[in-house]
Amino acid sequence: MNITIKDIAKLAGVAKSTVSRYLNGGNVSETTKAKIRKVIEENNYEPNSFAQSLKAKKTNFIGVIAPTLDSYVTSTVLMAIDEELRKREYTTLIISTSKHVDREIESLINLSRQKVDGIILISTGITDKHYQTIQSIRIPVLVVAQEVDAFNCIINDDYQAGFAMGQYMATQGHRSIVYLGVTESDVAVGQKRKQGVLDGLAQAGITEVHTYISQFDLHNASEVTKKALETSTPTAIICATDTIAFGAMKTISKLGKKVPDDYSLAGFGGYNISEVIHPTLTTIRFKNEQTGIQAAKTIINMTEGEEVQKLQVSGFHFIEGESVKKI
Amino acid sequence: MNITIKDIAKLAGVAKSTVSRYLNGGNVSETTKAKIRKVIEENNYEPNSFAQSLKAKKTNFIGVIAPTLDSYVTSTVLMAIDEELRKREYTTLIISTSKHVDREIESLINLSRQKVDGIILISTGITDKHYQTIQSIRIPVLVVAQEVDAFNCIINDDYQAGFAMGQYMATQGHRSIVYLGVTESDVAVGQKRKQGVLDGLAQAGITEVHTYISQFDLHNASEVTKKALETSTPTAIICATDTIAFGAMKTISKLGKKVPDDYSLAGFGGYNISEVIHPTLTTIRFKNEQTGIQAAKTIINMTEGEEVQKLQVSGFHFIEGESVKKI
DNA sequence: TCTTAAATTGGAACCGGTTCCGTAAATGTT
DNA sequence: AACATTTACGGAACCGGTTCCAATTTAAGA
Repeated sequence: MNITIKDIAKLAGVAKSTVSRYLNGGNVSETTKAKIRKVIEENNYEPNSFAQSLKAKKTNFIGVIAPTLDSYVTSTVLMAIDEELRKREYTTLIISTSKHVDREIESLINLSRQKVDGIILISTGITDKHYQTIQSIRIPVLVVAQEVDAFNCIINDDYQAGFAMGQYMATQGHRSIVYLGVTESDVAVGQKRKQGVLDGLAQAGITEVHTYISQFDLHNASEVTKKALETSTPTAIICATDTIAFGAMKTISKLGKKVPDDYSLAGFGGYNISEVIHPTLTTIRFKNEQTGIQAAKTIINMTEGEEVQKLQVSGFHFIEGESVKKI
Repeated sequence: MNITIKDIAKLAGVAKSTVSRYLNGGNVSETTKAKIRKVIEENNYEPNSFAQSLKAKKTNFIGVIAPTLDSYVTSTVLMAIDEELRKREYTTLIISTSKHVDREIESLINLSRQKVDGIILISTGITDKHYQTIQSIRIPVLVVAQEVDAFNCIINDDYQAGFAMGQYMATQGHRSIVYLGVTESDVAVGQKRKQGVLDGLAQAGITEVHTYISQFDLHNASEVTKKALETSTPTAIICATDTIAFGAMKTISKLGKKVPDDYSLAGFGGYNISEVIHPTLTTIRFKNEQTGIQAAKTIINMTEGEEVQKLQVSGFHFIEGESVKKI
């Protein structure tokens, strides 16, 4: 079958403990080193990391649970996490749940069996079940993108970002606004971001905002926009994500209207595609790379039993495009 | 420390072999089953899967090496792979190489140490080094997106897709064409797709095509387009990917020109954003989901020692947008 | 009721590494 | 040259499971 340390030892004429010592930099004489090296190379020997982890009590695996892979935000964060973990000699185990909440639970348990050293959970909402599972697996878990009292979290500053956007719209002279949000079960985006927008607008005296709920995908956003524009007559539409804004844009152009002449439009996300579409989208870009790097550093600290800040907040940039008209 | 099967056995007053049998559905009496179940639940016991794999010789892990996570194509394929593997009780281990070729080699070796049952390599080019490494690790490897004689592969029908696009442009009356391609080290996209386009055009008698090389990112594509339009005066631009097409579009609009009035434009990819931009992009969408599902099925068959088709080809759809004018 | 087969269980070996411990050899110290 | 240190290396135990085997119990059949 596969070649093991025992085989190497036999072929090199030494004990397997000596081979192990050779591999891990213990005391081995130059002559035996040479012998062992030769045999290992000739046989393409690679130590079985399961056997290693079994004894080591440390796998150097970090599990990352993500709701989906095909979103700009998630993949950016994921890449940053992976990059940073690799630097520190950890292996990233990425699990996608395809937005099935029960798979998050399942994945937490699975990862705990793999004995990962820690888990980063990129979340869209923490339920009681999450809470219980995380408690029971006794592995450090870091929650990203949602704030939960009980756990360590890294979040975007959704409230402030929303506030900035609300304020901006107000200073541009808009008074009649539609907000296309998402489900409130997503506390960060569905509640905080929205509340920020509303408060930003309220500060400028704008309290009548019509809000609608959309899914995260383009298609549904497009439909919701259609319904929204049947019942409301805004001068500006603020969308909870860029994708929703794209959906809105699609509907607007289907109706024969124009952005920003007929409707001003803004989103959140800052996908690089936003600068290609015409007009370029006014949006807010969160510092996703920073979030990823921070998440990696934090989970490592947690596995090492160090104290970490309970709540870390990532910043954002305001990106002024051409999709909002001053009136 | 962590709770083990030995602890459970002791607490339940049985031998650990009995607990193991309980867990794996062997012969255990109802009364002892009850005892064991109780202890396991009380202690949140989860078997250590390293120890399991150590004996089992089978980890039910499939490694997937991807060049990046933030591309539409990759993430779509990845999600499909993950979905299909999960159905068959495998765990997907995703490694991103951030386009560093040497990390592909490194990851192959790493995954072989993790004793994954098989590896899916989403490739942008296979070098001698790849070849040697894959040979040496003695684990089934399936190459996706590039064709290599020595290994099993699943590829897009890049040549035919290119051909279809070339033909289409010709039937739309275009005679002066610019092709924005990518490096030839990417055989599939850089060579096959391009050759398809050229042949498709050639069949209609169009042989004078100016080609340029771009990177895969928007920014560079935009710059290359600028240079291209300084030296060529095409009526149509065919781009090797949608992202490159977006870059071209950006430059075109910066020059004060319009698509498709001044330049017709087409790409390959079929990202769902393509239908939002205005005008909608004429493009070709490969069946990425099918590729992913097929990849998952194939790698499992390979790990089970079954014969698989050496080369599998995924199809595509032609998507006619508004970005090409008939002249 | 006695025999035979089936079900249940514990003990030990094994998977492929790491590490502790003790011995032997090499080196250093007076 | 005698003794104290290092250095090199083999043997055995251990990590946490699974599985084979033999022993014991229980159930079934005659």
